Order: sequence, then C-alpha cells, then structure tokens
Amino acid sequence: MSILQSALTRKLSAFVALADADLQTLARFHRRRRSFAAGHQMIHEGQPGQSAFILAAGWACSYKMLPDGTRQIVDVQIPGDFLGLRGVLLRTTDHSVEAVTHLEASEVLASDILEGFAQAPRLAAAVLWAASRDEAMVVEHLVDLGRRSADERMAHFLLELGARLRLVGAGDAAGFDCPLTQYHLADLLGLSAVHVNRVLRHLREEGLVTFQKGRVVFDDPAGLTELAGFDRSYLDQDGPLLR
Amino acid sequence: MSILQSALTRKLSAFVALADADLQTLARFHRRRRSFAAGHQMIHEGQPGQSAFILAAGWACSYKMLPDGTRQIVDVQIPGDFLGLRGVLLRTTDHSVEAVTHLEASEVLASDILEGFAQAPRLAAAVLWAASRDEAMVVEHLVDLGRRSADERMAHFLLELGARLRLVGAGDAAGFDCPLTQYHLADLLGLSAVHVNRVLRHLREEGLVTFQKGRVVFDDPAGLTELAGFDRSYLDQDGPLLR
DNA sequence: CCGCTCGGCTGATCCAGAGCAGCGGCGGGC
DNA sequence: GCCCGCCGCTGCTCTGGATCAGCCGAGCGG
Repeated sequence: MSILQSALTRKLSAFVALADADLQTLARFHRRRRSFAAGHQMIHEGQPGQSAFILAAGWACSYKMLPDGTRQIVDVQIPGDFLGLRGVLLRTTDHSVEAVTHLEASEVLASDILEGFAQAPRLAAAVLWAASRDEAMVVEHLVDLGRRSADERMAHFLLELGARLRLVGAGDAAGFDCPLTQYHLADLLGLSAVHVNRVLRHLREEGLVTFQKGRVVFDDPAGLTELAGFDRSYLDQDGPLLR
Repeated sequence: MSILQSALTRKLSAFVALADADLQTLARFHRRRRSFAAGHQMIHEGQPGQSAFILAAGWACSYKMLPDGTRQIVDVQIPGDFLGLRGVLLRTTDHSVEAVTHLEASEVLASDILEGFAQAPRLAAAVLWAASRDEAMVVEHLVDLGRRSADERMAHFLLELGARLRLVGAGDAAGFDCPLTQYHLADLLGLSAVHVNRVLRHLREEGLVTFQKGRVVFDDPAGLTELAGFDRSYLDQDGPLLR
C-alpha cells in the first residue's frame, strides 16, 4: 500500500478495525490519481458532483460566498479527508471547495463509492463515522463563531487542527506546518485579516502559540487548551468502536 | 394515518416519492408515543443515545453549553424533525436537546431504525436527505454567525424558519406562530438578549417583520429576503428527487 | 391578595473588533 | 534587474453590539 493511501487508512483505523476486504475496497478508491494547482476551485456551489475526492497530499478548504463579496470558510480539509462526499451521495452541493496548496487527490466516482459501500459495510460505517466527526467539527466551529472571543476562537481552531493532523501522522504535540494565510484564518474565524494578525501577536506575546513562517508551535499547550475551553473528546476515540 | 404522523410524511414526500411499504415502515416508527414538559432536557451531551425521537407536536432546540455558562443553540427542531438520530447511528452525542414547549414525540429504538432502514431503503434515503438538509442548515447558520450583521442574521433565521414550517404545514407566507423567547433568539444568533430586542424593534420599525406575542408576521417578505440574502434553494425541491 | 419569577423593553456606558491607510519583504514574471 | 502583487504587519478612528442597571406587566403559587 502506498504512502499516499496511508492518511485515510490511518484515520479510519482509529474508528473501526478494518479487515483485509475493507482495505482492498479502499485501495480500489485510489485508482484515479489527480493533482491540482493551488487556488484551483475543485467544487462549485450549486453544481451536482459526480465524483468525490480523497485528499492524499495538500490542503483544501470549503466555503460559501456572500452577495457582498465576503466569504466564510466552513471547514479545512487535510490529507485523509473526503471532499464532496455529500455532494455525491445527495446530488447537490451547498458550498464550494478550493485548493489551498498544490494538492494530490484520488478521484472516486459515485458508482465506485456506492458499490464499495455495498460490498464492505464496515468500511461504509467507518466513512460515516468520519463524516459525522466532520459534522461535529462544524458544530464546534459554529459555537466558536457564536460565543467565543477572537483569542479563544484562534486557540480552539489551532488546537483542533493540530489534533486532526496528528491523527493522520502530520505534525506532533509540539506543533505543525500550516500553509494557511492570515486571510484564510480571517475567513475561517469570522474576523478581519487585520485583527487575525493582532490576535496572533497577542497569543505569541502571552507565550501560548507561535504561528510564523508557515509553522504553528504550541509554546504552552496546557494554557492554550484552557483558554480555548478545548475538549478533544469529539475527535478522539479510546480505541476502535467496532472490532 | 394519524394527523401526528403527517408532518414527517409530508416533509419526506417532498424529497422522495415513498411507496406504501415505506409508509408502513414509517408508521411502525410511531408506536411509542411520549410527551414531555416544556424545559425538559431530552438528550444530555456526552451520553450515548439508545433511542431517537420524531417530533410530532411542539418545539425543541439542540445546544452546547460553554464553560463560562453561556450557551449556543445549534438548531431548532419543529414537528416532523428527527431528534438524536446521529446519537443513535453513531453512539455518541455531541450536544444536548431541550424541549422549548410541551411536546409530543415518538420514541424510536435504535434497533427499529436499523431494521426499518434495511427493509425500506428508499425510506433510508429520504431520511438521509432530510439529515443532509439539516446539515446544510447548520452550515448556513455558521455563515450567519461568521459574516452577517445582527439584523441580517435575524432576518435570515426568521425566513428560514418560516420556510421550514410551511414544509410541514404550519404557518404560511404571511407568518407563523413562534414559541421562542428573545433569550432563545439570543443564544441562537450569538447575540445578547438586549440586542435581540433592539434588532426586533428595528426590523419592525422598518416595516419588514413583526415578532410579537408569539407570532411572526412577514410585513415585507421581499425586503426581508433581500436584507438577509436569503436563498431558499437549499430547503426546496422542485419535486421529488427519486420517483 | 401578595410576592416572586420570567419575559419583554429601555437608556447609558464601554469595548472588541472593523475599517481605513500605509509600510516592508519576498517571490515570480518579463 | 525591475516591477508588481501577495502577504504580513502596524497605527488610528469609528461603531456594532455587549454589559450594566432598572422598569413594567403577566402569570402563578401560597
């Protein structure tokens, strides 16, 4: 099995113990490898998607544009994440997806997904688990925007992102590499880019996190977790649910 | 078929044309009728749910509490909505649910749901459709909190709620009855209760909506829609997707 | 009948974060 | 080698909405 498949496999294995048959079906999802340039819009809001993607390398983000030209980023996708899965299963897309960096992804046709799920129900369960975890993250993000201060939002987002990246083997407890610009963070957290800059400076001066030159360093993980009110239980699993 | 079943049936039929077998399975979900007092906490965050509920009458809301005592309401449930479905399918709850009014609901055991879905795949598809629509609403809500002003949020929320209620036969284009207090609206829209009051007054003075005495009246639907940037395509369906 | 709570309503003050304006560094295209 | 556009960064001013404080009317329990 190639390195490029390992992110998704690693993530799903944390949820459900996968048998060889499941892994083989999963491998079949990875036949159509494609790559996209940074900034490429992969999914357009409103258009039905005939295929989904599994991110192998690089980052993407899903967002909605508003009539006044501002945008709100709903979620960030990292290696191992599905992209456009809902659009395939339900024939409609309610948001757009854009490549943040150059990225490598496997294109999976709708028919392959449906067949694969029928043949490997445990795999289907694992993928649904992952989808539900994504939904939980969206809910947490909503709480961020509704009830947390700018500092808390930033702290919470960076901690969550760090935890997700560790799940797929990128980054560690000390920090991670992050290609997001301050503009991305602004659109993600519902702030202005100017204020993102100040928040980052403030957190750095407090000795909590340092985000510079595309690298996030957790200087004081405990303090940051307390500030954010971060509870990682919705991401972690003590062990596979199904054995 | 009883009146109490009709809300869910009506909603699902707008998505997928259901056969008699599907309707019979659906009817089987309604055997355990229960009722709850206003304010009763039906689902507790963190606890695994062995059963879900189908709301027959009354309103509920799902929310998360923050360490500092504030809360964020994620979504409002009206008759015809599922409640705790994700908790059943995935054995974990990431939010609490509380009865807003006195309410009547059918309790559906996890085993009934799984069996029913196996026997009536079209029904399963319809329910997944509805679940996905709910997710789209959460995303839209997130955009509200991130990028819209207080007035816009309020306008958007009231329009969306009105559209949802019409789907299940409650309220019409002119307005609807609404048991939510200004405190509910505050926790929903990420505002203070004081400011909710002022926003409502402002919208009323502008001749856009009137929310008084438990009744919402759309005085100027077109103007309100424009203010909110409301696009109802994610709620509507021109006709059933599957025939 | 009284008192208490809850929901709606208002005025005054305060502050987090927006908006505007501008600088510097750096990478990429010609 | 020069320009240009993107990204990070900063200071100043302004404002949307929070916070605090308090009033009123309606329901409700004793």
